[in-house]
Amino acid sequence: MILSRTSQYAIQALIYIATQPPGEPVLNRKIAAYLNVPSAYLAKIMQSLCKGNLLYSFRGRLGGFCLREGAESTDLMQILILTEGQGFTEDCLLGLKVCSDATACPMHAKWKPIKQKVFALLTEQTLEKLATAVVSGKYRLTDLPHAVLF
Amino acid sequence: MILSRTSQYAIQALIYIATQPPGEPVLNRKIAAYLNVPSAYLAKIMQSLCKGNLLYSFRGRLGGFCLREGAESTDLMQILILTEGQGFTEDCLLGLKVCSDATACPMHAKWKPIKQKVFALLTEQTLEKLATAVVSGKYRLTDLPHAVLF
DNA sequence: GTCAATCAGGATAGAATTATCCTTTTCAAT
DNA sequence: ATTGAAAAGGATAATTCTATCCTGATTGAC
Repeated sequence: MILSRTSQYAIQALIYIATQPPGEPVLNRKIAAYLNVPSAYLAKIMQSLCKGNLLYSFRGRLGGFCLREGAESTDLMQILILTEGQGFTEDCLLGLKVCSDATACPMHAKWKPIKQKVFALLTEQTLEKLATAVVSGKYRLTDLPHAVLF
Repeated sequence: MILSRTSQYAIQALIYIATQPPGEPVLNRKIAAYLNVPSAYLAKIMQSLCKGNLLYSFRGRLGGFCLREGAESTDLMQILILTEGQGFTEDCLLGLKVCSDATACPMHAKWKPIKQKVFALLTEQTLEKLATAVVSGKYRLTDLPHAVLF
């Protein structure tokens, strides 16, 4: 309803990495398998997250991806600016190219406060918080529970 | 950010019709010109709105589209169910196929109340209300103001 | 009945998004 | 050095969404 698949994959992957021991590179193929998303496609997304300075990547043996220092405090809004592009915050619900307080669509006045709440939530939720929620076991990142490892 | 172009066109067109004198069929080509959207594409959307029982269509000379009786009280949610398909209300923010109170993504708990606010707004806004807002001159349906007719 | 204007609907095209494939580069272990 | 495993990145394919085109059916005016 709101986010592109690309954004969803990006967020899922980042949260997953945030749940893993920091400093140990996580393989793209592991992430894709865990999240059950196409790994070649995810690889492209990972690249752009590297370019967006959220991740480090390491090639070769012992390669993989790690969060950059401080990236645990990245909020969803920052991620979405990378994946959806700048200015996704300015979209008019009804699709007008310009829709501001000065010249507005008929939904503008009532939509604006709700949109602000949405953005506030996206800004408040960080990878750290979300990863903690997942690690606690109360929430999950994937559709199916994973096999327990012995 | 939220709605497909198809949904935006549909809502715009319906509001526009609701601003016109009832009973007088409105031409697809007039609507498209007014809204500045592709008329052949809009025609397809109009067809589906007819099938969804929101509009009557009339062929031939004096043809066009009219709101069905009572359709002024249609709310945006009803329109979106036609254009986005049933079940667009159930989408998980992070893209999980199932995400409910029982088994939830880490955004679920905080997202749910906001989503409910969004839906409440969409349900509260009817074509009638939106058309009135446009007719008042305070809000507009299109990017550019239209030439005043003498 | 003829004509012009309109919607209905099928076929097709274009664009954007999502997904796959393959080659190159990098790196650590040996 | 060689090898194997990994990301980088370019090319391409598949799918979905948006848009266009064309033919046929319907209707009112004449």
